Amino acid sequence: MKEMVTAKDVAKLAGVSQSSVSRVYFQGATVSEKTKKRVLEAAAELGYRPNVYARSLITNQSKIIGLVMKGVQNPFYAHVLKRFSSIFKEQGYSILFVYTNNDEIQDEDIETLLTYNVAGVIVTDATMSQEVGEEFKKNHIPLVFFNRKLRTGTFHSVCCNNLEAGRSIAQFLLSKGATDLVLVTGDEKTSTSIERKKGFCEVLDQQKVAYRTYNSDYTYEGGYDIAMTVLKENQLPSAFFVANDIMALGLMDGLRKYNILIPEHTKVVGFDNIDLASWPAYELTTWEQPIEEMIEATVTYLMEEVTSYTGVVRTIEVDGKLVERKTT
Amino acid sequence: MKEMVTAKDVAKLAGVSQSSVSRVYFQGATVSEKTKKRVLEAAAELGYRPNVYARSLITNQSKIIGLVMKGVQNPFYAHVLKRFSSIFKEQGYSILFVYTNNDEIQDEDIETLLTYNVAGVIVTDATMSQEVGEEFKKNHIPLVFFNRKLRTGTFHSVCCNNLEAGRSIAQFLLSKGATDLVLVTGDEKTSTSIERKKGFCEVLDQQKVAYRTYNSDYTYEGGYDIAMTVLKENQLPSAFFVANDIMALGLMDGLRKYNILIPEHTKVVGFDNIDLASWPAYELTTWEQPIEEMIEATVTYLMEEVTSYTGVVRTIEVDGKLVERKTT
DNA sequence: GAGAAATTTGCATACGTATGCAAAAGAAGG
DNA sequence: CCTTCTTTTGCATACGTATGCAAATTTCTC
Repeated sequence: MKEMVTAKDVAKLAGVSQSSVSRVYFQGATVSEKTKKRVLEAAAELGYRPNVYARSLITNQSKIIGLVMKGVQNPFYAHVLKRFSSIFKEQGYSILFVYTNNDEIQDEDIETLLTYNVAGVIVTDATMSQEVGEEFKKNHIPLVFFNRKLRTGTFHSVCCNNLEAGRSIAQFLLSKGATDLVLVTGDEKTSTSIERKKGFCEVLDQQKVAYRTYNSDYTYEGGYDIAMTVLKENQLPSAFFVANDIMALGLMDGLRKYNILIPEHTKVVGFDNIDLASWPAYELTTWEQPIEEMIEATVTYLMEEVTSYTGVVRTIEVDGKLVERKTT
Repeated sequence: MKEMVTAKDVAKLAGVSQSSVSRVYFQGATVSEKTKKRVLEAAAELGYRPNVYARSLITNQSKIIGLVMKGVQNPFYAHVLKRFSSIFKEQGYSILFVYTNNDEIQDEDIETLLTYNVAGVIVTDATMSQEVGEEFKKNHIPLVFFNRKLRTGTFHSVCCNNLEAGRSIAQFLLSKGATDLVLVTGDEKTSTSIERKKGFCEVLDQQKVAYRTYNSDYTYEGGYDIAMTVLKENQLPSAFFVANDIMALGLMDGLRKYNILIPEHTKVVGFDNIDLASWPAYELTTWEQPIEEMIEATVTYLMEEVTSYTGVVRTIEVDGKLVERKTT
């Protein structure tokens, strides 16, 4: 069947010991130039490739980063996936992609990650029970929540300053003369929605401006449905703040179906600044998450912890900015 | 550091041999109910998890499927990724996600796949040199091209009947009265674009209808640019056939910028039927790829070959259908 | 060129699991 | 209860690599 070329075979051909072959391929080991050359030649001739499984068995380490993601269909996360894949590839790591369709990561998925003894884990749009998270700590596997924060603050997290963003957006809409607002959250349980809401409501409460809240699911259809609900209640607000762009687009399309003009009749602000938001059909005013910065911060932290684990945890919040287009 | 619980530990606690523990976790092995129960209890108590690396080292197999993808940002592929992830998870396989930004898979990526000794590989929107492909054959690793076909036909491939689709679309546009057409291909080198073009042109040539061809890159921006190019040439055709939806949307937005009405002034047909195509802002007439069928065919073949490798290769083409909306 | 120091190498073993084989235990039959 | 057949178990070994240690080789110093 599969003829496996081992280090021993290479050693024989090169006239050295198996250890020497191993040392050629093991970063940090010491070999003379001469044997290195001989080994590489022999390896090339035989088509040798070190066996990661044997290696991992010994070192108890892997060159795999686990990436847990739910909303792959959201362009925001698709972009994130692409970037992480590129960057980790450069660093010599592969991506174990774990799709989860629940908000909370399933035990099954955790099992997978632990089984493969991943070097590190990035969780994007999902959460995790404290208990399960401990499993990673116990195994010294660094974990980053990207664009999510756990209430407990016991895990590293990189996101944009959602609280401040919520405030800014509220202030912005008020400055545009909004007097009656609607907030559409993505999933009331996610930290991002909670904080955006908190900042947003804080300002409105302070200014004694009326607002209503609707909860949805971060999808286009969800946004569309909210539009229907709001219209049914016959109370078009002067502005909407929608917790992500995809929902905002759905909402806009829902409103437009009933010939509501944006921004004339009501205004809409989204969140993420996905490519779609800038398309002429929408020209959505939205909050731009400093995505590259967030990615960089994530990679930096993860690589540091992979190299030498400390378990020290921080919450990194980077500032975003409002991108004003034609829906406000 | 990491306290690793091994089968030996479990064996000791359960009062059996390590072999018995192994047999409990190895599918197909034979153990009595009594010892199985004892082992599982002991394992639960210690938090035992079989070591995949040791296992793979022995069996020379892995439970990993390599998924090579380029256009993650295209909703079509994002959906494909999601589906494959779900399905393979059910089957007990994990996904090694390999992002490639070149049309042809890089050696580096192949190395990764071979290194992890993946059970199977799915390549979506990329191609591969014959030579590199041989590497997989040599190692008995089944490989499927999803939505792509290699010229040589030496690999398994699942795609929709692009030739027939091209013909149908041409006929459809002619039936709508088109007399001067523009075809926008995605990447002239990809099999999908080639076949769609072939079918399309075949019909037009036969009917002696004029058409022009432009080549782009399967992106929104690419489609937009083509619109600009066409407009600059001052020859608006009576209809466009664009090789995928994302480009079609870009093209539409480009045309609309110059106040061209669709379908009044010109018509547009896309390809893929991504969710976006049905949004009110576009209502794009497009060709629906039978994506679920394609996915199922891919999984079925791959699993069969994973179970018992034959190396037999086929090209599976499933029929799609035109979804008529408001751009024609 | 001899001796010391530094570098490189090979040997032997360990990592945690799967599996062929033989021994042990259990089941069946009289 | 004994014999025969079947099932289950344990023993021992192999998978391919990394690594501590000692031996071998090279480099350096005077």
